[in-house]
Amino acid sequence: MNVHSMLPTVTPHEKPDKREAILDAALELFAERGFHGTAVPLVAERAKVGAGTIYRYFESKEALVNALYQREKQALGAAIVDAFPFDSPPRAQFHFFWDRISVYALAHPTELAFLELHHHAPYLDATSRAVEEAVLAPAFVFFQNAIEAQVVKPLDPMLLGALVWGAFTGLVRAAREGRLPLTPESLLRAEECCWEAIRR
Amino acid sequence: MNVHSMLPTVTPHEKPDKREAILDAALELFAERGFHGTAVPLVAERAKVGAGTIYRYFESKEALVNALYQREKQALGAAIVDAFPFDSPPRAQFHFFWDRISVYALAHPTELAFLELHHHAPYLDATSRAVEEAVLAPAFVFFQNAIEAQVVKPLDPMLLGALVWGAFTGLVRAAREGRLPLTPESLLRAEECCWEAIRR
DNA sequence: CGTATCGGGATGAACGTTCATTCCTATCGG
DNA sequence: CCGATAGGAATGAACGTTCATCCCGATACG
Repeated sequence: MNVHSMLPTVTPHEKPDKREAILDAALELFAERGFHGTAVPLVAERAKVGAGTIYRYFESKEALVNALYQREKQALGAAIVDAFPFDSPPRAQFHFFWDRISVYALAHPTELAFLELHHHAPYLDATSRAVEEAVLAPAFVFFQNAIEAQVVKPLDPMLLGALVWGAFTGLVRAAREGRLPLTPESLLRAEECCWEAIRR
Repeated sequence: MNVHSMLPTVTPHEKPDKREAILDAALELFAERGFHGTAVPLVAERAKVGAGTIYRYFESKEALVNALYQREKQALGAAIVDAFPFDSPPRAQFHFFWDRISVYALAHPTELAFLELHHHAPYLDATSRAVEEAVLAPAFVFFQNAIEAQVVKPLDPMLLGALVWGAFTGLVRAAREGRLPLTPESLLRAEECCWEAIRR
């Protein structure tokens, strides 16, 4: 065996994975019409693959939505945590967090809509739940620290998290419904509101 | 025609309306499994009526979910607006509002879950959207007044509304997932947070 | 170097199931 | 008795899933 025989041959261009194409198609459709409202052959059509091809990559429709949920939740988590300023004071950390989810919301509205719509759905499996928990954990730690530093109200971190995330989500939803524009300015104003909601 | 002929006859006790039974059954199932995830015969079984009976009261599954949405949205709106202290200062009005939705959330968790899950769904018709708008309007007026009275930040009333409603919704959702208890105390703390978020 | 053979990914028509809806029969109050 | 109402088996469409077949690049062979 020489080195060349072990490397894949050139594979000139065909590698943009069908698996990814299926996930991308499923993302749009599930975000728009929900899990039960989306027919598998429709996903295949949008992904430009045969209906049967989906079952070469995913065991079932449920396995597909779980794989997608995990991909998107992890991407969101990574977008938030990457380069997190662990040593900055809480207010700066909060700004960092808010800025990151704002950028994410503006760049990936469909992904956010999908995650929101499928949050805690009964067809999500244990792995999806575990990913959910793992992404949630850093926020919990942040609130804990901020409370100990006495800059944030001494309330259940879960309550604080639910308020802030709920408020952000409400904003994004209203924007999606065309009730208000989602601009960097309005997001900054909303950040001030949320900080004043939780600060001591 | 005399007066008696115009009044309904005695109807001794059997009036627990099948229509209501169907709506009640649909409420639980739609809240739990969503619109597309709920089979009509299952609704019939839960309501203890024949499958065909549903179609004596509702033109279609879509008509059923719309009738239910309108019933629940209007009940929520009525619960909030009834006896609203129009002449009180904004802070008292906000407290009244928060108290009412808190009581509603504690007494009608399934109804709230249904409304949240079906919010802005594509199968909701023009009437449902109109009801949605009508229930939203008073909140809009409240924020407008509170801004003019200079006790609330001069931001888009829609943004303020989205933040507060989103925060409340986040709380209720977290409670439903068992992440935190939904007690009168925690709801009061959350109210303070939300007021500080929007107050000038 | 050209041709035959191979193998695994991709396919979409077809399958059995389940769905929303219909319709005919049974029931019941008047 | 009769008209209206309720019931649930029947129905056709649409669903998720399967599988016999196709396709195409790689390899073996003459």
